[in-house]
Amino acid sequence: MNVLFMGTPEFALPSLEQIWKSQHTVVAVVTALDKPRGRGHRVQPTPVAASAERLGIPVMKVSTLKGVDVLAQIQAIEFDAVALVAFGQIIPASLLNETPLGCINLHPSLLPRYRGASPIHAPLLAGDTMTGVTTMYMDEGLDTGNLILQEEVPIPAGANAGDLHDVLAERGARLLVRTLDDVEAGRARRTPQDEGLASYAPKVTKEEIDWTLPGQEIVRLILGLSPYPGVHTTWNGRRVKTLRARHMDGAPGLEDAEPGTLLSLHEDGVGISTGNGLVVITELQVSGRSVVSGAEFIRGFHPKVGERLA
RNA sequence: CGCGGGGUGGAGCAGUCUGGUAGCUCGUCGGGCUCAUAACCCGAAGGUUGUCGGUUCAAAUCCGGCCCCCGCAA
Repeated sequence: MNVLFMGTPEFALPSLEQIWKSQHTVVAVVTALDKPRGRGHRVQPTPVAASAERLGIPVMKVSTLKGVDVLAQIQAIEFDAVALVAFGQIIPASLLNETPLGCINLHPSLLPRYRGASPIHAPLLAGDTMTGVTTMYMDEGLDTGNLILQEEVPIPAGANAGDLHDVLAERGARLLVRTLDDVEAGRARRTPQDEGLASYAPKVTKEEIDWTLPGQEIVRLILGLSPYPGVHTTWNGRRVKTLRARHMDGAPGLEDAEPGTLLSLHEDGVGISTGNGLVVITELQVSGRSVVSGAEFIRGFHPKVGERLA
């Protein structure tokens, strides 16, 4: 069937490409306006716009869907359904109601858990071991529509938000194509969400590490917010982004060490004392340099036991 | 013109301010030690120091152009 695709960031790319490769036809793509972004504030197309242009799909760039003219343009296109992935815009009721087979959204969580802005980060911050992807018919609420398909995805040990983002984008893309198949065939379910189980994942922000917190918590923070929006600390006056870490219960000298002290060098990284336990940083990036493994950091930057992080 | 850091043998870094025979921790290859090892010891290979040009007796190092990468910010 003819699908109108809406999306903006990289998360939407696998979905766009999978639908494009499927039996369905992507008749047009709606995405955000080119904006000054990135280093130097140069104007750049969104990832979805760039990909659509590569695939030869007509692209409509909009700042909002509210305008009458924009809606008119969209409605001039012939499509049976809307597939929306990470679009970041409110969909007007008229579009919801007038799309023949409905507006379908892919959301990377096990709805009704983690509605909202940060469904990928939330389970990592919470220390969950399972998450998933969900497709639903959009309604006028925020991720409140009737569920169509849902698939659980176990969170691999040590995965950070970047890893999970990529996995969910791929798994979600496949689920979305299956959903479109079902919708076209008229066999898609409409399962209302259980409001009693609903929770929201608010937008996440960059954090500085508080080393007096328990190690487990610090590890969850690091994995949950890396690589974006990022978790930072300071070492030798240099800003350091911590990308991966693991926790250890006990270590020699841990009791008398001030939180934030570099206590030990390991094969895979540097051990830092915390308010409770040891955190081994296994992947990091000194500002301005490239991402390095813990082992590379030790070899190249020569950290010394006893140094302090703040 | 948003601010800033960086491009040095396969990896990660030092050396640049104060020009003068390319260094460190690893990796790789060969040899030795060991019951054994990712441990230890000895040795070797591997670099037009991103690129183009300038200054100089001499440039990784000083000056200018270009390409690429990254942190912040958006």
